[in-house]
Amino acid sequence: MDHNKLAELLFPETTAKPEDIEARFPERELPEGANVTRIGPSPTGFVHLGNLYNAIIGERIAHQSGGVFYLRIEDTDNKREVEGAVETVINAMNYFGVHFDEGAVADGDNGSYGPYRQRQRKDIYHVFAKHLVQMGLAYPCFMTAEEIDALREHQTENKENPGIYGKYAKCRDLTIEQIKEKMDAGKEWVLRYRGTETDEYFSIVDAIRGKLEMPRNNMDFVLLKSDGIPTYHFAHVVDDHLMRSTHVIRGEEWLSSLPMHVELFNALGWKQPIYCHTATLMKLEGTGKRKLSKRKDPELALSYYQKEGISPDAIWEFLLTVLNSNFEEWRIANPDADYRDFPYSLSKMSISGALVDLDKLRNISKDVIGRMKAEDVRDGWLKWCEEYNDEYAQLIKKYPERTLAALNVGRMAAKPRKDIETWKQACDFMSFYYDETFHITDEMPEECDEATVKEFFAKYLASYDHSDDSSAWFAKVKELTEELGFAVKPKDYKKNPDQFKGSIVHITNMLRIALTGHANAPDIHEVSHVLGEDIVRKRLEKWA
RNA sequence: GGCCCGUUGGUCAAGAGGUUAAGACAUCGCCCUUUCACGGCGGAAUCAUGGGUUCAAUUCCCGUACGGGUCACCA
Repeated sequence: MDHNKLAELLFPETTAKPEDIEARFPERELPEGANVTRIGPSPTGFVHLGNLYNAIIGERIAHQSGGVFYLRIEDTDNKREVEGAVETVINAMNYFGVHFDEGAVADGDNGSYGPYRQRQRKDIYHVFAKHLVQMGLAYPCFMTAEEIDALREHQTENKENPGIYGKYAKCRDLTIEQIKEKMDAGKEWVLRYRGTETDEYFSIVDAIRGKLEMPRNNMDFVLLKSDGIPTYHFAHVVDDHLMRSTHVIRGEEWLSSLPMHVELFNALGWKQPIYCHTATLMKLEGTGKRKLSKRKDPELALSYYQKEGISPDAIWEFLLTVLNSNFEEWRIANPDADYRDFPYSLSKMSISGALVDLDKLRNISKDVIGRMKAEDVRDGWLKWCEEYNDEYAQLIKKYPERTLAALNVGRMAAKPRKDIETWKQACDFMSFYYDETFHITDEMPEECDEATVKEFFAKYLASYDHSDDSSAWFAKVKELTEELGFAVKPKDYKKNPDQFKGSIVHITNMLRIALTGHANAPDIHEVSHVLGEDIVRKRLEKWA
């Protein structure tokens, strides 16, 4: 068999040589130790947490080392492509604070290692495909889907490994005449790699998992599909070589195809990137864990976190905690540092499936928002509301100063309050600060009968001086408490419940409910000052 | 089924051949306190299993169980 002749027959249009292509994609000029990473989502329109998880790892190890982080669109499966999906990916990543140095942009490319959409790189793949044919390492296969199905069935019945390999690769030894004949007859073909029948093992070091032992590839896997577009396996090897990726970060579901990739890198004489296979994101269900599923688990979609109003910073901190268990300790030691200053390390990654723990996320989110300046909270919340809650967007814009003051309640303290978990929940929490959304949800304490309520508010308003400071104000409350026959010290009431109508707890709760609608709310004095005298009086008068 | 990967409290996990087996979330109790939140203190709770190696194994080796992944002209 004359491999060169076959190569010409298969790829008559391909004239470029591997070295021509290599010249187009020179080694990157980067400082020593700089890493080049990428994410390669397929444009299905669904961006999930795992995409972000891997993106964060890539972004960190690239940017921490002064390297390059790029976006490559893996659109080799035209059946799955969804209109506008590239923009969806870019927008989602941007929203969550992941930015690319180069790669696909909405309407084209940014960078000199493109094109960054695999389907536009067809010619490039063909050069290397042709080269493999010339080396005798690839051949056209004319087997139909039906034939392959039948073969697989036969193999399964006989307890053999399914697939095209060795004696089952019936197109392996076709003569050039036979190939030409089939092509002339218009038969479709795919290009297969000529696998070696072997039971050897090889070992490889994964940056996350350490040393792995795997059987060498013996499959005649597909390099080019019948439309001339490469499979993931071939595209990955060619692209990550040419785009000079130093690290390939991807989910562990790729582990079992690693032998194919290693085989290809070797066949083409290229240096392998460092592989980093990440753990699958899991979810707790019933008594066990299972993989997050797109159909059953809304929290898999990145858009879920967007809709819930989890701040991007919180998602980062959450994923960083999952990714590197020492992040939490670092955060405690450096409460005010930017999370980007955390020294992220691949070797500290967990290799078992991490659970997505929404409780933990909420806790982190609370913390993150608690650390933010009131201005930033307002801005972040407003930005979210503009997309998801118009009513509050309007209110924030209508009352910017009051909103700011409200967000500052308890924020300046040494141990700041952590009232806000998510932007969505902020709308509930903040509702009492605006008359438009204020409503009473809790009942007055039962210790306070109607007459007591009336008397209290009448007297409270009569002596109310908006300029009182916190202690002057509270002194008046205590006075009133006593006057109404309530215990000033809750403990006294607890000890002798018969001697009092109730305690100051009930009195202040009454106030709190009238003022905020809830028995649970931040400090009354502070809230009163955020609301302003007019609103305070108006809300209290209706009880007097 | 073949192959691959994994298994420390409810969850995320640190850890090393000899430890009282860190820490965080959640949970429970107490304290602080005009409610709540914050904060503080404390409790309960973990090395899947059987063999081997060893003076000593949760840690190293082998098997088993369980979980996951993968066996496409999908990525």
